[in-house]
Parts: sequence; C-alpha cells; structure tokens
Amino acid sequence: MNPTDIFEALEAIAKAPFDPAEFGFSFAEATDNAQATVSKLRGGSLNRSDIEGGVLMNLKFHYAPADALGVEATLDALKGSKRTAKHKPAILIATDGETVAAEHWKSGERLHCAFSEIGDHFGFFLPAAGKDRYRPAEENPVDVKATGKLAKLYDALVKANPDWATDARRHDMNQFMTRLIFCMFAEDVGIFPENQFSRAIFTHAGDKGEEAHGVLISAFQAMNLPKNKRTDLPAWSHDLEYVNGGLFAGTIDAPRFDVIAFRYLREACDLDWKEINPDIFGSMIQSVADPKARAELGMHYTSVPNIMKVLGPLFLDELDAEIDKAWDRPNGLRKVLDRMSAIRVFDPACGSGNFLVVAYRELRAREIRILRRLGEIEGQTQIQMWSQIPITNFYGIEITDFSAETAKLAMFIAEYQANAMFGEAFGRKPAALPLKVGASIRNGNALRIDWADVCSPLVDGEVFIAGNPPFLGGRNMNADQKADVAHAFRDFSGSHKALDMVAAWYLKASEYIRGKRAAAALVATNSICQGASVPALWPKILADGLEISFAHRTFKWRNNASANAAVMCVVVGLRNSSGRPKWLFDETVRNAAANINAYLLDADDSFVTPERISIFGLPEMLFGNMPRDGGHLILDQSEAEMLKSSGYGHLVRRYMGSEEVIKGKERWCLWIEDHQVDEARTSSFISERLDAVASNRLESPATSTQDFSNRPHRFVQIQGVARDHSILVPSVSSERRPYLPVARFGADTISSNLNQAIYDAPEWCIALIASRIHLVWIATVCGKLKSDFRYSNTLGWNTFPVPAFTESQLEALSQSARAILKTRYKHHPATIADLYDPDKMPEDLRAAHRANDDLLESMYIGRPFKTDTERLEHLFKLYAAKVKKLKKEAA
DNA sequence: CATCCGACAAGTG
DNA sequence: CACTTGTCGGATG
Repeated sequence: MNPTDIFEALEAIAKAPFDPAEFGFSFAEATDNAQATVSKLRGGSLNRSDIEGGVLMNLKFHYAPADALGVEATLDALKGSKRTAKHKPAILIATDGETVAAEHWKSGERLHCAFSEIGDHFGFFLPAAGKDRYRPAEENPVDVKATGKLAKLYDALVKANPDWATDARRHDMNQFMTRLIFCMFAEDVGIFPENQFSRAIFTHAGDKGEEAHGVLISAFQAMNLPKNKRTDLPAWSHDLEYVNGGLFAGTIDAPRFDVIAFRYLREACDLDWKEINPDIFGSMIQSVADPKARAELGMHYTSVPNIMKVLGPLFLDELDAEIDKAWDRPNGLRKVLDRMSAIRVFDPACGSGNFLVVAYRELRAREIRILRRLGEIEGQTQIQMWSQIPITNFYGIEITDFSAETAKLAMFIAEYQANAMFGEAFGRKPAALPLKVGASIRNGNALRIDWADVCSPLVDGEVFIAGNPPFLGGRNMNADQKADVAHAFRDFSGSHKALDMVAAWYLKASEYIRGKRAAAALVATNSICQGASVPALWPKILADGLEISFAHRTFKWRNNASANAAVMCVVVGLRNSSGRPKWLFDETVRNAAANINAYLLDADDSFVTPERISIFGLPEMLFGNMPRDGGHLILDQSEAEMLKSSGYGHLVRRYMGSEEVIKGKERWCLWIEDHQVDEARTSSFISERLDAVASNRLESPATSTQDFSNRPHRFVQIQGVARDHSILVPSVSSERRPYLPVARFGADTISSNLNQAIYDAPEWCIALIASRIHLVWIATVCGKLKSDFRYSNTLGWNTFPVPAFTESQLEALSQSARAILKTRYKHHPATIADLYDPDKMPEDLRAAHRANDDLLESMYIGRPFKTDTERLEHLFKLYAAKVKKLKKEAA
C-alpha cells in the first residue's frame, strides 16, 4: 500500500459510523495489514492489548476506545500500559468517535483532531504502517515541534473563533500569537520568573479553558502597565513583569478557547522554549500566524545551512581566518574586534529576520571566543564590560508589517540568548526588561526604497548585504510587482521583463556596493544564471568594477518545512574587484577559481545572446506547433481509431510532444485545413470538440488566443509541418541522460510546442544534436527546468559553434547518424527513455555514440576532446571569434 | 510572428 | 510523502 491508499482507507473509516469494537480492526486494515493478519487480530491470537476493548499490534499501533474519562485519559492509559512498553507500537490512538487523541510513541508528538479528519492526518499515522515519517536531523527538532504545536493551536483557535480568521481580525490574531509566544519563551529562559505566566493562566482559566480568554486579556494588559498602575486588574496579575517595548501596546484581545485549543495551549506551554532557535523560529512564528504564509512556509524560510552558504563566504570565513592568524597577538585580536563592531549587516528582504539573527549570533559567538582568548593571555580584568556588537548594526527591509514585527522579536530573543552566553562566560550581563532599542527593521518595499536611506554605507566600517529575496518569474508577477522591477531597472536600456523579480535585488545590491566598503550575497533561483537571463542581467551587474567573489552552484531548495518549494537555487556573492581569492562551491566541495562568470563557471566572462538564425549556417530549427486548445484537439488512441474507422482518418495526425518522443507514448490530434472544416463538422464528435475549443479559447485571458476562437479547427500557432520527415528535439529532458534525445519521424506527424523541429533536413543534423559536445553546449548556455536540459533553438542551436564542414564530412556524419538510429532500432521496442537510462544504456548504442563523438570532434580539432571543459573552452573560443567577425561585418 | 519560462505540476511507488 | 521528469499556454520581444 502506498500512502495514498492509506489516506483513502482512513477517509473511508472517518466517513463510516463509528463502532468502538470494530475500529481497531479497520485501522489495522487501513494501515497495510494483510486480511489474514487482521483475522488473527480479530481472533485474539495476535492482539496483545491489556486494555478493555483495546487492540495492540506488535510494533504497529495500540488502540483503545475512549471511556467516560475522555480521549485524553484513554491516551494516557495507553501510554502507561505495560504491553505498550513491551510491544513498542509506533502509534497510540484513542477515540470516542467524536474526537481522536493519538501519539507518535517514539517522539511523543501528539495529535488531537475530530474523528472525521483522520484521513487528513494520514501522514501522522504512517508509522503504524511501518513507514517512517520524514524526520530531518539537520536542524533543531525543538523548533519543528514548537511550530507544529503552534500551528495546531492556531488552527484550533480559528475553528473555535471563525471571525478571527477573517481579514479584518487577522492582525489581532497575529498579535495574539506573537504575545503568547513571547510569554512562553520569557518564562522558560528566566526573563520572567519560572513558569509565572503559565501558572497564572492555568490556575484561573478553568478545567476546559472556558475562562482562558479573559485571563489572557488581563495578563497582557498587565504586562503593558508598570506594576503600580494595575489596580483595575485582577490581583493575580499584579506580579507579572512589565514588558513594554511595543509588544503589548495597542488593542489587547484574545480569542475564546474550546477544549481542543486549550489542550494545545497547555502542550505549547509545556515545551522547553529555552532551546528555541530564534534564527529560523521567526519565520515559523510568521507561518503559524498567517495561514497563507504557512502554505508557503516551504518557500519562505531559509534553513540555517542555506543561510550559512551566504554568510560564510560573504564575511564570516574571512573573519575566522583573521582570528586564527591573530590568535597569539592581543593587539591583532583587538583589531578583529574593532572590525567586527563596525560591521553592518543589511538584509533588504529580511522577512522575519532569519539572516540577521544568524549573522548577529555568529558575530557574538566570535566576540566571546576572542574575549576568552584575551582573558587567557592578559587576564580577565583587561576585558571590556559588555559586548561591542550593537544590535543596532543590523538592518532590514520587510514588506509585510507582521514579519517586520516578528523580526524585531526574533532579534530581541537572539540578543537575550547572546547576552546569556556572555553572562555564562564572563559573569555579567545587562538587564532584559523592559525591552530596549532593537534592530532597525524598516517596513516597506525594498524595490522602491533607496537602500542607503535605510542603512547608509560607511566610511569607517563595512556593510554586508545578505538575504533571500522572493523569486517570481518575469511572467508570473502582478502589475505592481512588474512596476517595482521596472523601477529598479529604470536607468538601463534593454528589456528586463523576462527577468525574475530576484534579479532586481541583485541589481540594487550591485548599485549599493559599487565603489563602497561593501559586499553582497543573496540566494536566488538558478534561472538568473542560465539561458536568456544571463545576457539580459549580468552585463549590467558586472559593469564598472564589480566581480563575482564566490558562488554556490545549483542546489535544491530544502528546509524542515513539510511542503518545500520546488525550486533550484544558487548563491552569488558580489564585490568590488580585488585580487582576493574567488571560490566556487558545488554542494559541499569548494574550489578556487581564477574567474567566475555569470554561468557560474570558472571561465572568462561571456554572454551568449539568442539568435534568429544559426550564425554558423546550420539548417533552420523551428519551435513546434502550439494548439492552445484546452486539450480538445488532442485524441487518445481509441478516439483516433474511432475517427479512422468512421471515415475521418485523413483529419487525424500523430501528435508528438516531448513524452511521445522520449517515452514512446502515442497521441493523435485533429489537423483540419480551412477547406476541410465543413466536412469535419459532419462528424458530431469532431463538431463537439471544435465547439469546446472555441469556448475554451474565449475564456483565455490572452487576446491572441481569443482571436482564434472563430477558427477552432486550427492550432493557434503553426510554425511548421514536414513535407517528408522531421527531426524532433524535446524542449525539456532529464539531465541524467548521457546524450540529448533526438528522433526522426515521418510526414504524418505534427510536433507540439514541446519539441524543437528541423523539417526535411539532412540526417547529419541528428549526428550533431546527439553528440556529447552539443549536450555540453546546451547544458551551459540554455535555460534549465530545475537542473534538467531545456533545449532552445535561438540560444542553443543557432549559437552552436561548428567548423566549416566539407561535403564528405557531412556524408560521414549522416552515416554516423544512421548507425545510431539503426542501433536503436535493434532494441525495438525500447524507448529513448529506456535506451538512454545511464544505468542501462546498451553497450552497442554507447559504442555508436562514441564513434559519432570521435568522428565529429576530429572535425573540430583533429582528435577527440579529452574533457567537457576542453569542449567548452573550444566552443566558447569559436563563438567569440564568430561574434567578433559578425560585428565587424555589420559595422 | 516566435518563443522561454514556471519559490512548478502531475504522475508514481 | 518523496522522487522523477517534462505539460501547457500566457506574456513578451
């Protein structure tokens, strides 16, 4: 059973009427146990439970129906059962058919939900089916746990208070959650007396939380008033600490708690908040408070390892080297301290402040390290009293108000924790309350604000810009966002409209640091270093004395959130040109580079621009044909056969997209010339399809599509059709294959826009496309989809450098192409996906390709190339020479 | 006209 | 849920 089956089985249980005696067995069935096993369970021979009416399966689960005491008490009974300890079930579950309480026994993680929702929580129950849940170890599990609890609390509160989920009240809800989090943190780390807050709440809120609402309001009001002004508040609140700092200013309200929400509140308070990492916790708080952000949590919080990919090479690694060098020289160490105290860190897209928090924490940790060392050398008395790294050296811009507030809170927590460490090391620390001045976080639009206005560049100190700005493709921005980007690019000619929004941050960063004591490094989608973006963006950035100081090449976005964004990233560091070393990172491997170009290669700067026709005289390659039909012109096999047998076969053609070429799938399409429309309409099937196309096109937002609603029999864009044969290259294909997929088809096929096509051209074109050297070129200069190849005629084929071939060379290449096709045919009916699987590629096909490579490469340099690097170097040399020559001719 | 892209999207185990 | 791998068609040059 796969997880989807388990989900469906649990859904079925949730929908059926609840039978306490039956539930354990149906749960066993739902979690992937064979019928025979379930029968034995029913018979009692496998059931190990020691609880009345319970079902216990060794290592899998322990269920008990809830009695009068309620699901909570039953769950506790399950937890305390001797048999549970003996048989170690993955899941404990108690239910009364109304609500469910369950626990992941190993981690102690709990779930409370309505009985009808158990399907939605199938992920929680997967361990009962022997499937491990995804448990990343790279980060602090406390953060993950806390976020989970807070999210559940939030959901429960919203359920109990539907009006709090409306836009009008969201801000109140956000504020409420932030205040709550602060209190839970403060009472665990010693800002408040231990457990002062939760004791006050749980003493006065009633057994089921019926009074929690009023109690929390009073508590928050008290924290906003000096202790001597609380006469109107209940007596128990008079001891609570005065916090101030804006956190408790403004309206104070609280939602009402039902039983489930109150349970989660208790669990959240029980957590040990001492261990919380403010660095990523900020974004987590934000995600908890904002359901939309929660859905997007996977994209917007940057994991600490990824933050360090930016901050390390940007300035921390260099500081470490300086510290090491000065380790035995007090004056040298003091110099490093001076440098550190004059460093400003500026995140122009700070969100809830993760980069700033990590940067602050790392600098404070280094300061402690240096001071300890100075103490060793010179004695404790010579050391400065307080930290010299002011929190006011940390700057941010953030567009949403709530995130900006959260960032300040996260920085406060970070400062508190750093002071505690300082106190531990040197026995002194400043008072925590009431809250003081914090980091400078500006609430505004970073693409409109002058950055120097937020954080001015320094003469006697450095500014490091770091962050992870939002990614949004040029075609997916709304009008406001497009205008913001246009504003950032206002001083430049050439179009920026195809660029990702993150490109505007890079541009502004480059303008900020140029000629200043400043450097920048940002996370970006890898697309800004690929394909059409390279010539559109990087000449502007790398002009006037800037260089790429380091880069992390494409890595997959990843963090602890469950729904990660599907995106591949790069980190690119910018600085004013210098002789200092440059570093190129591949995953964890670091290489020194002589130069880093905009493709993130250790090579000279070069920008390959798209061309309308091949600058090396190759045959014309055309984009495929785009139906824009809502799928209504496309036929499956049975539909095609039906039309053929009823006399409409001449209106049907084989339809080729990428999958048809690569995986040998079969689809057909209606291909109707203008003069055939009346005839086509005599088929009611075709007629219905055409009407569907027409109405679909009318609904399109694009006028170019609407314009074709009165010609529904036709593809909107017809780029080309073969007279005799076509050579098709899928426009997207897996990066794992050692050669690009390419195939030859007859005149009866129509290529969709998912292929590039050369019509009625000689076979040697196949020899070129199927060569290693062509793959290397495409992989370098074309765009990518994640890291998969994306074939472009303008960027890849029309720029592909080839030597001037002789007739006999072309004939040899054609023969070589035929040899490849013939070898493939020997393995019929294996598809291209089968044949070019890197693990299973047949030896004879490999040999045919090797021969093809040797033949072609000898035509370039008289022998095969030794490495891909050598191939690229030669291609770029040919390309540069050709571009130079064309420019000269044009002048 | 002729593309180039997607903090993706859909299918699979 | 994790992993693989290329749809589809709008917006723009």
